[in-house]
Amino acid sequence: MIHEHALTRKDQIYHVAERLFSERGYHATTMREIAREVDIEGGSLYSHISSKQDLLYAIVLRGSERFLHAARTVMAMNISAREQLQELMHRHLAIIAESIDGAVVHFHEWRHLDPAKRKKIEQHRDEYEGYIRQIIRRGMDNGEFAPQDERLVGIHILSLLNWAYQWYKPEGRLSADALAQQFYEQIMSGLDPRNM
Amino acid sequence: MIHEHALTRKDQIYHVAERLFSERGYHATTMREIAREVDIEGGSLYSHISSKQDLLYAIVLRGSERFLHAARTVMAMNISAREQLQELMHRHLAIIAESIDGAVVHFHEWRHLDPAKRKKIEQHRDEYEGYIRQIIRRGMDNGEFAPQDERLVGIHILSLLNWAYQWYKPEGRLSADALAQQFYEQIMSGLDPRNM
DNA sequence: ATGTTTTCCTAACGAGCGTTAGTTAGATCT
DNA sequence: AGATCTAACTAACGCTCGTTAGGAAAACAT
Repeated sequence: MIHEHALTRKDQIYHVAERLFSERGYHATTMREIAREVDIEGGSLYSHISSKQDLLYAIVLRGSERFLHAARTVMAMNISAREQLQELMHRHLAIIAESIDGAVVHFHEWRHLDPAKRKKIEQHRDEYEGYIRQIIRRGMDNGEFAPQDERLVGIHILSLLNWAYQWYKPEGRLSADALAQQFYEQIMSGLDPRNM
Repeated sequence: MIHEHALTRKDQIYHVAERLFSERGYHATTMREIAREVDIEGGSLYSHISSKQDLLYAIVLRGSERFLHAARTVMAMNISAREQLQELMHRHLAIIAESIDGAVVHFHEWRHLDPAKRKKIEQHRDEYEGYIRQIIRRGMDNGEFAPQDERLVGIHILSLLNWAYQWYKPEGRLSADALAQQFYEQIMSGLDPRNM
């Protein structure tokens, strides 16, 4: 039984693994390093987890579940395409900002999953990208967005959102919300001074 | 002496390493795997190279040199800020498209460099980003671009360009040049239908 | 043809890897 | 109290890693 203090050993382990995988990468992190930061011996990890690979999978999976949950929530909202886009951009960056280590592992280390697990993650990513394209398509169809190559606009927005894990620092000048708003406005208005 | 066939052993090795580092990542690639694809034994690699780490460094460094060379060339051109931006976007994506494996290693695996080498690469990256910001600033100052947060616009453009290594396939629908042009136009005009 | 240099091989080094087996100390349950 | 369960430890397994030493063979130079 767990009482006062919040985290189980298992949670501690996942937490430390997330940080180390993020800092050094999956293959450069050893089980003994993870163990040392939880203050137990390497072998003792296996009383709580089943393998290093499952550790990675759990972390990457949690990421895609968060993104998918956000997207499904936004898709269910009865609002304009512009508002959906804005809402999704905010939530996307919020997820990254809330757990920057998780985001790094999610975007950077999924390549090192076994084929089956990797495929699952790729499906999640495809589903997510599909939602973004739906929003763009609807907005173009009803005149909220200028007609353009829908696929490329989708890639454009995803590039903007996903790349954030490479540079975003929670202690930085901008909150995730302010950043999302700025990006949204840039996406909408562009650089041309005539669009003001 | 090398005669008819183009590549030295050394070049072959760098070439194979680039592909394997790109596909599997630095730490998941073994020297023996590289050797097998060049059809020699693992230890024989060391007649041509000095270490695995130097192999990585050479590949990552070649990337940043290409980007820097492109940027310096563009900065030396006597053209408008808009044309500079357009030019640089084209060249940036051309570099990625011309060697997608090199780009993947450059953007993905530089984290696994020893601190000193890593620092060098980070300096190159910072210099490159500085050039982009210079272009944006000049364009905003002389009215070619709408005044906005210059730093965020820089990140926006770099996100767009850099993320390409994650998805761009040379055999795909779009040439790197066509892609660059589309991205440039999206950056300039935005999604708002009033900007047409 | 002889000497020299380059390229490659075999074998092995020491280290570290993920993981498992067997066991023990302590907490929990009855 | 005794029985059960859990979390940890120690030790080791089998394997692979990057790298090196020493020598053979091939290519080249004179």
